[in-house]
Amino acid sequence: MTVSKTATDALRSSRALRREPADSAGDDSMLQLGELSGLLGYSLKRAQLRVFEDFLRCVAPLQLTPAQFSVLLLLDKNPGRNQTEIANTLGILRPNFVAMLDALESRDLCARMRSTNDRRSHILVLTDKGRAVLARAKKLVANKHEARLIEVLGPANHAALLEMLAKLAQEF
Amino acid sequence: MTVSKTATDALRSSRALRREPADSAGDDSMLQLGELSGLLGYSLKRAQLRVFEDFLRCVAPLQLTPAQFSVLLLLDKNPGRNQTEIANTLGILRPNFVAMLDALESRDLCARMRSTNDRRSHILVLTDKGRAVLARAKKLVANKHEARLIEVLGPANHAALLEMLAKLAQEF
DNA sequence: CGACATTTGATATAGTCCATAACAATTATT
DNA sequence: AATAATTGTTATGGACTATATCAAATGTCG
Repeated sequence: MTVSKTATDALRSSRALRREPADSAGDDSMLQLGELSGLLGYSLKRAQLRVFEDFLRCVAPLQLTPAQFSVLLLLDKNPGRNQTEIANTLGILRPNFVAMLDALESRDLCARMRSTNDRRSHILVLTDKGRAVLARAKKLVANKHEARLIEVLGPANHAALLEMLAKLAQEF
Repeated sequence: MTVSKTATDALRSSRALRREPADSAGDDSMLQLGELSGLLGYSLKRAQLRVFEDFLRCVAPLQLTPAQFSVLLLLDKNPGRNQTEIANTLGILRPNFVAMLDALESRDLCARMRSTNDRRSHILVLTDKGRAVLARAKKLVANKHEARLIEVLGPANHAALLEMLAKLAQEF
């Protein structure tokens, strides 16, 4: 119940940002953003909130958050890994990853299997249902979410944006 | 005390992301990100965390978070506004803005003045100290933070990135 | 082998951020 | 004058993040 509420709650969220920031016009109600519009961090955060909001909307039928989707993606592409490895590559701390996995496992999207080699670790595997949900999620993300992004930005800009963000995430 | 700890704690944060994501190489330790690297939201979030981290580092001497800096900037550019107006343009909910203002006011960076017209609202004003701190913060942000971003991305890319993020934050 | 350190998953806990409901004081509406 | 709406505020809860600590299992090394 706590789990199923998560995606819905997040969807309902960040409505405060809807109150348009505004700039340029010296209106009575319009406030001047000033150098705030030139602050990359500010624009980054606002853009990220909007994009996550749209992601949640697009993938709402499957009740998946961006973080959960990234876990499923990673499990599919990297079979036979344990919790620490998956959590680390996603920048999730191990203690916090436990509850995330509990949620996914309780929905039968993945499972923990005790490793026979190292009986401390849990090998993470996608269930059949997990693979099915992931496949449907991929389609929703590609056809609705990313498609809209590409439409708004233009294909070339979208690619350039991705490249710059990757560079920021790495060489910074 | 809670206030002064905020910026420091945030600085010390997000060390988990330091464990390099990795892709391409089919190493033993390197996990495949797969379509995750093509997900704009994923790159956006990681980039935003890195940029905020750098912002905190650069402006650490002044103990200002990005949110606090944006408030000071807005107060300076928009005198005579009340809490609701400032909070709304920054996407902060009024209840949450109260504690933020308490922190800034307790450091004598701004002050609430009861409006004579509408005795419900508080007109927000920067104190002299607030203006001085803002001026120093602006220099740190421009010379250290943004300068580094421009260096990494290149001036043209930096401008293009800002434009695209603004478009995402608006037309989305 | 046996003492000691390390790793893995997990629990507990605390802090920050975000969101909603509700309230008193004040102002607007009718 | 009665009612509604707005402003700042408090209380509260949920989500996300970070640290310390633990037991079980494994690794190291004398």
